Amino acid sequence: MTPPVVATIVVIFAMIDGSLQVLLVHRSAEPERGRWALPGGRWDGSMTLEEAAGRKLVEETGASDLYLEQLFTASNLDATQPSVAVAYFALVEQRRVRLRSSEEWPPAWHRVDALPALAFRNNEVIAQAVTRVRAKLEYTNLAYGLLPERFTLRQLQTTYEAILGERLDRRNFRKRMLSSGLIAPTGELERAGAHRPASLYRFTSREPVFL
Amino acid sequence: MTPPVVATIVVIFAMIDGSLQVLLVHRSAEPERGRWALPGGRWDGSMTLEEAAGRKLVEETGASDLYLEQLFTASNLDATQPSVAVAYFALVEQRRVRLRSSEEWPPAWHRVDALPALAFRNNEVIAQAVTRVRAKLEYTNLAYGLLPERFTLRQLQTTYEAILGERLDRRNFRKRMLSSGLIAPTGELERAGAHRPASLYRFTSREPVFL
DNA sequence: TCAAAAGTGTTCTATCTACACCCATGT
DNA sequence: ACATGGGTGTAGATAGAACACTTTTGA
Repeated sequence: MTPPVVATIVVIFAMIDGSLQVLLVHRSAEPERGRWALPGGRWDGSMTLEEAAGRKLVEETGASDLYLEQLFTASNLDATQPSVAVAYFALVEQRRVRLRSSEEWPPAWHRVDALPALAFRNNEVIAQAVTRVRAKLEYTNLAYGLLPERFTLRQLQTTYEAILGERLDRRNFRKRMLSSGLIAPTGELERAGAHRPASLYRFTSREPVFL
Repeated sequence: MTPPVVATIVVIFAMIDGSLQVLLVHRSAEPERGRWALPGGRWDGSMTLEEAAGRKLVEETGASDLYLEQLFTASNLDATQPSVAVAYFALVEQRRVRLRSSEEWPPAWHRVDALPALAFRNNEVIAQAVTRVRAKLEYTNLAYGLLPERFTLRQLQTTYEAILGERLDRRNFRKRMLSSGLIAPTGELERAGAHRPASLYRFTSREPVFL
C-alpha cells in the first residue's frame, strides 16, 4: 500500500459587499485540474498542521494573525490514492486582504449561498464550515476575525445577519451585544453621510472567548 | 523528508461504577513502550478513517454499532517523525463490553478525574474529549451511547451528573428530559429492591439528534 | 426642511431555578 | 412498621422577543 498523502485545506471567509464569501482557487493539478476548489496543499511534516494551514492563508490573502480553527479531517476525498485532508477555516477582514492576481486563473471570492460545483467534496466542507461559524457566533466572539479594530453596531449586525441568514432586531441586538461584554464602546464616532454619526465599538478581546 | 505516518486514536468512554471512565492500554511499541496510552494504530488507507477508528473500537471492546465521533487531528504528537494522529471518541455501554484480558498488560478502565500520566499528549486529548461530551450532552441525545436500550431516570441522571461533574435537581431533570422529546416512557417498570419500582424509559432515537 | 441612519424602554412570554411531601415496594 | 428510592407541582427570577418614536447629521 502506498503511504498516505496528507494535505491541508482552508476555507477562508470574509464579509464582502454585505455577504459572507469564501475564497476559491482553480485547481492547478490533476485530477479535476481547472475546477474551482478550496486552497490547500500537501503537508510535508516540517511544521505543525496549523502552521501549514496558516502559511497557506498568508499565501492566498497576504494577511496573517487571523482567526484560524481546525474543522475536521476527511479521508480519501481524492479517490485515486490513500489521502487525508485536514480542513481548517479562517476568518479575515476584507481590507487586509490582497489577492494574488497575476495568474491566468486568479483566486476569487464567492458568496456562500451561491457556490459553483467544486472539486472533490469541497462543497460539503464549506457547508460544514458555515455550520460551525453559525454555531460559534452565538456563544463566542469569533466575529472579531471578520471585522476591523473599530466598527459600528450596524457593521456588526450586518455581519451577524449575513452569517445567520436572517434579520435581527436592532434594539435587541444592541442590548445583547453590550450586555455580553464581548464588545465595548471606544468613545469615538464615525461620521459617514447625511445622518447621525454612529458610535464606534471594539472587541474587548481579539483572542477567542467563550460566553 | 520521510512520508508522514497517519494514525487513528480512540477515546472510549463508559459509565463504570457511577463514574465516567476511559479505556487505556499499555503501549506495545517504542517510544514510551509500556506506558498507559489511548488505543490506536497506524492507518493504511484501505478504509476510511472513521472505519479504522470503528475497527479499533471493536478490537478493544468487542462491541460495534456505538456512538463514534471525530474529535480533532494533531500533528507530530510523536516527535520522532512526521505524523498525524486523528482522534475519535466513542461512547459504549458497559454491559456490552468484553475487554481483552489474555495479555501480559491488559487494557483497563480509568476514571477521567484520576488519570495517570499518559504517553505523548494523550491527557490533553482526553480532556478535549470530555469537554466535547459535556457540551453535546446539553443539546444532543448523545447519552444514548452510554445507556442500555431501557433505563430509569435515575440511571440517566447519574450519567449526566458523572459527565457534568455536578449534582442536578431530580424534579427539574425529569421535566427537562421528558419535555425535550429525546426520551419516552416504555410503560415497563423495573423492580429492584425495597422501594417503589421505577419506570423504564428509552431514547426516542438512537441516532444523533440535535435539539 | 428633508432624508437617512442612530439611538433608546417597556411589556409579554417562555424558560430555568429552588424547594418538600406523599407513594409503592421488600424485608 | 420502617427503610428505601420513585414520583409530583408551584412560585419567583431571568432571559428572550416583539415593537415605534425621537435624535443628529449632511445636503
